[in-house]
Amino acid sequence: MPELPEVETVCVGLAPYFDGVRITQVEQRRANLRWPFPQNFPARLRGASVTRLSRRGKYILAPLDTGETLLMHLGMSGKFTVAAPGPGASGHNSAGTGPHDHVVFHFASGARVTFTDPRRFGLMDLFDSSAPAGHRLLANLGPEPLEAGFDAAYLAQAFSTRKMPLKSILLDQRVVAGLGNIYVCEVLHLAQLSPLRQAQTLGTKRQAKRLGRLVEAIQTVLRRAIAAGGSTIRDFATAEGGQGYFQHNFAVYGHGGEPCERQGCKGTISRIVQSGRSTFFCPACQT
DNA sequence: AACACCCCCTGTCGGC
DNA sequence: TGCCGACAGGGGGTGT
Repeated sequence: MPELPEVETVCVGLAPYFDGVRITQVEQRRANLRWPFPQNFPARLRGASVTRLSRRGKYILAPLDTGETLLMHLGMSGKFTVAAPGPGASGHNSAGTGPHDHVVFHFASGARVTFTDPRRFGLMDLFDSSAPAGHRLLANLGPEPLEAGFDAAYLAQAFSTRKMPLKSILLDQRVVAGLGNIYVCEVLHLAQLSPLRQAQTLGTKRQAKRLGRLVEAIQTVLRRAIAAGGSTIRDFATAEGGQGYFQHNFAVYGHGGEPCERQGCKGTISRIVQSGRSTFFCPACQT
């Protein structure tokens, strides 16, 4: 499920358990997730401390004091669960024993963090922190949508020659990092733009206003979702990491056949398929 | 360069 | 109840 807001929530939730705490042991239960784990994965983590957990697009980065950085991606179904030490559950619960619990990090604090991923589209890798280009999977990522530099002028340039539909181009992580299927649908609805519209039809000076609206919609949708995720963080140690992702209120995603909730709009939400993935939108108010 | 497909894998849900 | 296909939030790789 994880798109930028969920990954951000997970990252913020995990930081207290990772940052500055020594990793005492890593259990790696299988040889691969999406790709093979790096050679000697547990040994390269054992004894290391994470400097500061961070996020880039949908990736979680854990720079270590060994000179390497741990790169993690949740794929479609990846989750982290924390078993914190304490009077109650310390070391005596069932965390880390499920069939899809692939990695368990043990910390000097006594906390354990388990990575669970039934579909195994997630990944973990290690790379040299001093490598100029970083990891190859990070090298071509587009700008962070909530940081400076992501604006109408940038999108105008990125869209100018592209015939792809808006839905597809916004899913392209090289154009902007972190949007996924759900939030692109939500963004386009808020911006009143059709997912079918060709990107280049917005990539002109004349369309600057629409592009501004799109940038604003992206930032609004992401900020709202992060705020909603943040409210579940206090349960992070006891609940499934990211439990409640689907409790967000989506205006269009998963609402095919229902009336459009935009004030004054009498349209009905449609579900179509674009590049093999569901798109939900209102044909009446999104043009 | 810019697409359209295909694949990876498991779980869940709706229809018959 | 059981079976089967469709579908699920990601993204890399290949072929046109």
